[in-house]
Amino acid sequence: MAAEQRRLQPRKQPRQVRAELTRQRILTAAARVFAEHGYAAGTTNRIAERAGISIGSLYQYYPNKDAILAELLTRHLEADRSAETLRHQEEPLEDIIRAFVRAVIDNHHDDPRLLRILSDQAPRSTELLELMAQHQREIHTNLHDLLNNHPEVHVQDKHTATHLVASTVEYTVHPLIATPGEINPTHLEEELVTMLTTYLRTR
Amino acid sequence: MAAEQRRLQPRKQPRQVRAELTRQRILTAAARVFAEHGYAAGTTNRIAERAGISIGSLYQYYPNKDAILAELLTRHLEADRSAETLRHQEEPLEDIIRAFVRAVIDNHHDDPRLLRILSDQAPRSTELLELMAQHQREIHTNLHDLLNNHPEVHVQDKHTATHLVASTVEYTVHPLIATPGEINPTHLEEELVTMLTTYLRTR
DNA sequence: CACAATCATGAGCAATTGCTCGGCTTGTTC
DNA sequence: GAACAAGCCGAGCAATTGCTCATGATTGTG
Repeated sequence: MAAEQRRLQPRKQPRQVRAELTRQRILTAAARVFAEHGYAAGTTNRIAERAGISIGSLYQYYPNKDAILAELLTRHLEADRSAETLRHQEEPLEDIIRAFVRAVIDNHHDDPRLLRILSDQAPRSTELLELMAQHQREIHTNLHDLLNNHPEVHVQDKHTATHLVASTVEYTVHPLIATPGEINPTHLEEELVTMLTTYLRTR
Repeated sequence: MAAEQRRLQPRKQPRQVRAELTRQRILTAAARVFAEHGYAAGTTNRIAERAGISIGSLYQYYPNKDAILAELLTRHLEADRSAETLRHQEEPLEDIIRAFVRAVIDNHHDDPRLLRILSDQAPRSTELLELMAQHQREIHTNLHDLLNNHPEVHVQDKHTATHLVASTVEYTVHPLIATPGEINPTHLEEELVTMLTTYLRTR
């Protein structure tokens, strides 16, 4: 149904510069508010207030609260180039892993709190789940291919290894970057690369 | 202040068997409801309904919603004995790591969804944060001691390694167990132990 | 069996939330 | 500069939520 498909889509296309600017202000305000208060406590009124616009204007561009989160998530997933880094199977294993780790770190560096909210507190709508599942599937597929084809890789259980490597990078980067000052991102990258590369080489 | 200290504590001590039973029903119902709907959407009325009691009865035992979550978290942390396993520094490294990994897996096996809610969506109250911080500090201290003293350990950056190992176990176990059927817990344990042990031995 | 302590009930209050709608302001077009 | 469109406003509605409190039912005790 058309109504169903448009549940998360923008209400109207901006035609003036002013409007595009307002859209952007809503998005950045939402990102901050969600990061600070979480999804449930990040009220639409607060987002509007933070964006310096009225609540009415907000609903001119987003049909509901979920739609704002959906656009935030979409943009984030689109900006993530980590899956591509896994395709260069002719390079040394360490370089590939490093590129992968670095891509994930970079991608989460803007606002790790927001990212955790996106993945943990996002409403369980079919659309959002499918979007995230597809993204994860791409990473898993590429990683699995890499493990199967790269000459340096010798782990036995490729299936478990794929899951382990993927979630190790994904889930250790979040909390470690989230605690500021505690952990140096460069050190983290170094140790992660060492750990994963060594692991994948073991017979 | 007494009022402040009692914010999360049970409203009254049960004196009859019936009451203790009601308390238990509330807790298990809350665990399920929170796991299903998340913290914010896990309403107290829903919890009461699921427990098969009235909303009034619920508030006889818990002064507010946070208190229920607090007790759930406390029980979970108290059941977690993973920190102790890190103390046996005279045993082979692999055995120690395996015991640690297994303890975490066991502890999260009941309901991994709930655990993520506890750690991610818990209200940012000072009490709860302090409780979790203390638990994490204990693990980090023990792990750091192990890395410093165990003869098999040769990683350079002990600080980063401590954080990396701790959060690798903590955060990869959650999502991997949460996807039922996808990953075999025994395989996960095997690969995790291999990866971490090999990593810690590298010069 | 009386009578008090304990336990259970659930209608409904106060506060909060997502969101609408009618009217206003700013920009565009001819 | 008139007439229309695009964008903006914010009071307030409907729904939901955490939680209270006056009342009634159960249980233990002498």
